[in-house]
Amino acid sequence: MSKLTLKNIAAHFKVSISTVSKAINDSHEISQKLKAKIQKFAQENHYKPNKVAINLRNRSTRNIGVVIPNILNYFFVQVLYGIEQVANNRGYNIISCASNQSIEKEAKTLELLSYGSVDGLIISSVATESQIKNHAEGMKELVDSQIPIAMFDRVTDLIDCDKVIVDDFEAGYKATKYFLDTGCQTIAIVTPIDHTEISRFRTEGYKKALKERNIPFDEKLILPVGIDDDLEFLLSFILNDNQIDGILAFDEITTVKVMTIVKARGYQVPNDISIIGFTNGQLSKYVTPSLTMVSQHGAYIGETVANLLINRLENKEVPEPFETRVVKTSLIVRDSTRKIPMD
Amino acid sequence: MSKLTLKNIAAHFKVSISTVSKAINDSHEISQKLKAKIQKFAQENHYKPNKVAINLRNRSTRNIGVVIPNILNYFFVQVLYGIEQVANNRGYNIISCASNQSIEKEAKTLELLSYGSVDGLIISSVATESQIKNHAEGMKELVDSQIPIAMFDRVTDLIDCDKVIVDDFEAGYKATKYFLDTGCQTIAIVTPIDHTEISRFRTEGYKKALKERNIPFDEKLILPVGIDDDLEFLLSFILNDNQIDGILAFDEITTVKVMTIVKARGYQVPNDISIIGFTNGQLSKYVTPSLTMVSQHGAYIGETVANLLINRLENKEVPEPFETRVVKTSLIVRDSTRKIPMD
DNA sequence: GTGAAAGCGCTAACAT
DNA sequence: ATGTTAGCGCTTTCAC
Repeated sequence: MSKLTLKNIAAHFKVSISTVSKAINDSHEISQKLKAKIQKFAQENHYKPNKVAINLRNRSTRNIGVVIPNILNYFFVQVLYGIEQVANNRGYNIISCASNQSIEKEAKTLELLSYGSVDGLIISSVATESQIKNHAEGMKELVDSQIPIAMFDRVTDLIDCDKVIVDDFEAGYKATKYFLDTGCQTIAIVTPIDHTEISRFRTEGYKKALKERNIPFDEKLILPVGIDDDLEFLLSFILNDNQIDGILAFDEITTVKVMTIVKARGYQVPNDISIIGFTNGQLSKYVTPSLTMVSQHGAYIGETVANLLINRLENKEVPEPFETRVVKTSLIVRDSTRKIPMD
Repeated sequence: MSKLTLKNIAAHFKVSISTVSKAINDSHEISQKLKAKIQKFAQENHYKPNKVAINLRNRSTRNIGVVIPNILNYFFVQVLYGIEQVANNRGYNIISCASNQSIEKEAKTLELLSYGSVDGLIISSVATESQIKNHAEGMKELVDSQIPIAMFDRVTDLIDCDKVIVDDFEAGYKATKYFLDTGCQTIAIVTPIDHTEISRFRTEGYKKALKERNIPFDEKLILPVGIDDDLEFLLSFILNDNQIDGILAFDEITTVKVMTIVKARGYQVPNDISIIGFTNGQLSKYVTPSLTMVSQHGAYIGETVANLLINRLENKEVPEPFETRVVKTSLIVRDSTRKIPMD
């Protein structure tokens, strides 16, 4: 027995296909009696409309593709969640693909999705600043081929589209200022996303805060870590060579790992070394001491970017100018930083 | 300008649609010259074959739907990764949906995917033992409507399909035995997945190990925790009321949280209280002390279940009997448990 | 070497 | 109240 289609049902009742279609869609054109019979039959035999056929006919899938660099990062999971909320509310479904930090995978995924599987795309690119130029060429093809795109977080000037970004400059500034205000002087940065704009903006904010206090910027305090690097090993150099009293880490897992390593080496957190991390996720609250984190409001970002994209999808005829929304971060203060001195 | 189709191209060159189709697919039927012209034009104008149309024609999407309970759980991410590897190798794409612990969401997702978006489904159900019966009815409709299903980890007898499961009974037994062998006597269980078969099997294994040493099972040592519960609060009761010297936790995040809480209350890990957790993820190795974990070999499970499903998809005519594969766990011993005494 | 026609499953404008 | 037809974009068999 093959899959049940309108054609089968029509044959079974010896009526036309369009009659069956109308009956199943409860059209007033069809007599109550026939409708009842057909609907009952359809139900009992688990008739499912073929979405592929419907999509073809409508020239729309009501699917939105979401491409993120890393599913293991809580920030992206939060954004995904926000996107999904809005999309589902507005009648769209999400096809999400993690590129697992691979730019080839990302390119392949985008190409694949662009072949008509989705009405629009939401992208946070894995590309580093040096890769982005080539990579953006490929993305532009998407734009050329009429598929609306919105980007968030990891965006690029090279693509003209709606964007939602985090105020990473300010985030880096605020975090650093908090270190300084609580008496830290020598602040290291641990970045698992070196060579991205995000990482650079945060570092620029950090520099600004240092400058305000006339603390010279020291390149050696910036520690880029690769995905397979031995963090403990790398960190030990910085810890040995400098009188570090603050560490700013650019994602949650890295922050937890850094704190663990620091404690294992006998430092007191926050008194010897204070720690601030990015992404206020599941763990920050639970480890000891609980971690002071920068919240990027992932869910809100997801909601915003989904709304921007869907608005555009639904107003294809009257294209609005592209928008870039900037979302401010919040510093969630916990116990991995010292208290602000009262005066 | 609308989207470029074979029709447009045909009009542009004043040839038939089928000629263009053949030219683009590099058929030998078409003259080199015309092929070259058409291919060049298609390339330059970013022609993309409409996948929806192709899917309709082929009555196949080469998509596999994957439905998992929780994207924040590293085990499922690993499985997803394994599925993706195999699927991509064998020419399939993955549409993954997290049900975020909601049974309604899971049901909705399954229904949605069953409308022709995928050729087959891989499911790990969020349903608890009491929910599964009703829920399985819905899933059976999928089976009835000809869409092949494979399940992993959270499976049910009520559905007849290929399955890959973890030997959770043995895992619970081995972990408990390890506690006992290292001198622990009063072992608590913290389960965020209470009322699932998985949780029950692990607990049965735990009971068997206790029984072998003539230690009576004490219901009060089993702590189910809900997603929004205050773990610290709940754990404090068990810790106060009993002389716990071992805790077995059923997912990685919970394990990390438990250790943090235990340490914060002044216990030494592993000497006062030993800890073993399930899912050997990103964190276990990095926290202090590093955690002894049960590895479920998620990627392998993913590969296996993907192969089972794809085999079935590609042998629709000669259906094999359904298979259930059982995957053994490994205990990854680290520093949250005491050493096995030499004798 | 090129084209016409049918069909995948569905809907909707237009008959009857 | 029911049926006919055309068409969404594509492939493929069968003519020419």
